[in-house]
Amino acid sequence: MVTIHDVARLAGVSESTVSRVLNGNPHVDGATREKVQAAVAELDYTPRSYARMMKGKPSDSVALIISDVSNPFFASLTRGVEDVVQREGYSLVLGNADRGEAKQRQYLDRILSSGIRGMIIAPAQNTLTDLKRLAKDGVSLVIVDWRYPLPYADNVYVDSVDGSRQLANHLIGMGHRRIGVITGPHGDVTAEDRVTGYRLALGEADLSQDEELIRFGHFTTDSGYEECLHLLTLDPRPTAILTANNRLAAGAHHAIVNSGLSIPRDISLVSFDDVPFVPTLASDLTVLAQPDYEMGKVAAELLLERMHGSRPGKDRREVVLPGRLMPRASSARPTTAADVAAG
Amino acid sequence: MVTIHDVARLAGVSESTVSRVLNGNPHVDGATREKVQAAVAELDYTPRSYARMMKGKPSDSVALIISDVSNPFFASLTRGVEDVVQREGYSLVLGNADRGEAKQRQYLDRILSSGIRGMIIAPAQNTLTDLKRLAKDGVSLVIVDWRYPLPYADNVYVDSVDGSRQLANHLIGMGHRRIGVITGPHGDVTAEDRVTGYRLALGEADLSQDEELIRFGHFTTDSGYEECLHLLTLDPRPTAILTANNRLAAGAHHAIVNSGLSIPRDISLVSFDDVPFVPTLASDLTVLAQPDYEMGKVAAELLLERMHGSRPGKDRREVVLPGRLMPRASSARPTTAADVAAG
DNA sequence: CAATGGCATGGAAACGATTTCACATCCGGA
DNA sequence: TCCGGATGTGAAATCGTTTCCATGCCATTG
Repeated sequence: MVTIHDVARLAGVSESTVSRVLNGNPHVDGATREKVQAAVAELDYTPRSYARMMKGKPSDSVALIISDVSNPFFASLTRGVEDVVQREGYSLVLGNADRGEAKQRQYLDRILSSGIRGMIIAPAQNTLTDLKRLAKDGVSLVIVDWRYPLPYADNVYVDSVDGSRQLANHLIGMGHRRIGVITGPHGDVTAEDRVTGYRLALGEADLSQDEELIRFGHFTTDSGYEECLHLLTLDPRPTAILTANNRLAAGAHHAIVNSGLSIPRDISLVSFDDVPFVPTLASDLTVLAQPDYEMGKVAAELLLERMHGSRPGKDRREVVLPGRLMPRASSARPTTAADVAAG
Repeated sequence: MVTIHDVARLAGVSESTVSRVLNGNPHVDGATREKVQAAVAELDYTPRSYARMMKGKPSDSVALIISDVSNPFFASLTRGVEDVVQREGYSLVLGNADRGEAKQRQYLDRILSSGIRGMIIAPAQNTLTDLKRLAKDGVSLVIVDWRYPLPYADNVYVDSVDGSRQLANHLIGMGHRRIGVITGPHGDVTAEDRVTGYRLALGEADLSQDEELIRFGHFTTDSGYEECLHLLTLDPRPTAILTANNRLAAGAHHAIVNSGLSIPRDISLVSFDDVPFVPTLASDLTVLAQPDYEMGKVAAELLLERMHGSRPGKDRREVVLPGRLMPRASSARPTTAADVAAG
């Protein structure tokens, strides 16, 4: 491998001078500069970034830790991040933590040891101390996907309260009065927020709030299936179901179909996340689409701002992006007694 | 930041000894080892990986260069790669090169300067010399997505010839005799291979090969639209169209619908790639699905094998994965004169 | 008991770049 | 003419870690 030494020898100057040329130091004679540049080109020399880091130059990578790139939401977010950071000359280190704390900790350790100075993360639960540690070591942080009030970090997320309110309003507007909700675990900010929006919509429409219609589970397909089965046994059965993410929607869809019911004739189904986890659902499901690419883009911009120190560390930014309701075939007016009589 | 020096001081030993403990060198007394480990834990010390690289230790990152993560095919491939490399203790550096040579070269330069020893790449056109340069510098290479006969690199791809043969056979089996093809540019291996499979299927069925049914364009939605419009003007019009990738399919779909024709009644549409570029298409399009995750997994395994030197550099591996035909609603028996009379 | 060898450990060099410091030269102004 | 400052350059120190080499000790052996 060719080093700065080889370049210096070929150009007939010292290593210091080569370094100066490479770093745009003005105290170099024009002729010397050209000799050095010629030698660099000749030898196809690129400085090793890890050697520069030894002298305190910051890393040229930033990290992105998400739960799963193969989830189209995160794939698009990733692309948004990458477009911005690559434009500014950074490389992107990607980690899929699957919302697991242990796996996430592995990544964080590796980030620390690799000298990376900035990270965007969709964090797992209970990782406050891990994140604090990073922040203490001077790593710039932007948290995405959730509302996550960490004082050292910026935060970009979609308004879950407003989003589920939109979804619920959509159903209420169609005439639904008995709407089931399936969400994530108790204590999960997102899971709770999405219920809050639902309650808000119900309150605004002066509808009664029946607690048995609200099911807390886990953001998984299996959980969506089970909780939905439970909702379907209620009497009277809800005429619509709102799921708090795409996996829950996939499970719920499965449960509804398995129960011999038809969407949207017997029951309407709407969900957060515009994600084709079940291909058959993709084109039909009424969803609240999240601005995925945009979220990555904004997060990356905030991150670089922080890393370049153009904003005091205490100035915490919180960007709340709006979701967009995409009404599709899975939601319709509820079938009323009159309809049944007519049908 | 805490360094090995701090650990040494706290443990009351030399830096050499700390290093030995960290690297599992057996020539360390049990008691000393424990003292060191205690100090490491106490100070929460992690060695800087860039400092170790200075002494010739290999990088703990590998690179993955693809055209676009937000393409679900690549997203899933990425996940496959990441799962394998992370399990083996590596980090993944991701680059989206958009099939652009310039952007790709940027990434390759950065890889070189960062000391990364292994890369998986879905290369842009005309990048042979760039890749050779990497190989010359000792970077292990695995090429994915294409058949790409670079002597220094392993290669994992889906059998395009067989895949398009399957698609064409599917149509022929349904009774289609006049099948249009829209593919990528002349000279593109994949574009050509996908036509080859089509020709093969036609030949095997003793069908005449009409050259005007074969359209070379660019792997873009716009190109799919234009070329499809052209095919629709032919007389007699083809009863089915085979597109060589998902973007072409999206364009062709648009063209067909815009022309007032209906799928599959007036014309069947089948395509390579199981990718919902147009959501409405996702659940209906007959496709040849590529084993995306698997491809990433296999590529990563080959890469690590190479990097760990468990296989001589001259032993080039080529893995050809089979595609899977997914018959769906967009393909059907052609409407015959009899049908028209009946209808 | 002296020589030998293995073992635990520390000191110092080395990796490839940047940066500080020192030195020489040159210029303009007093 | 002499001095101060700017300018161009090289030598040397430095970053954090690994590794080679040297050293001292203890146990074994003849």
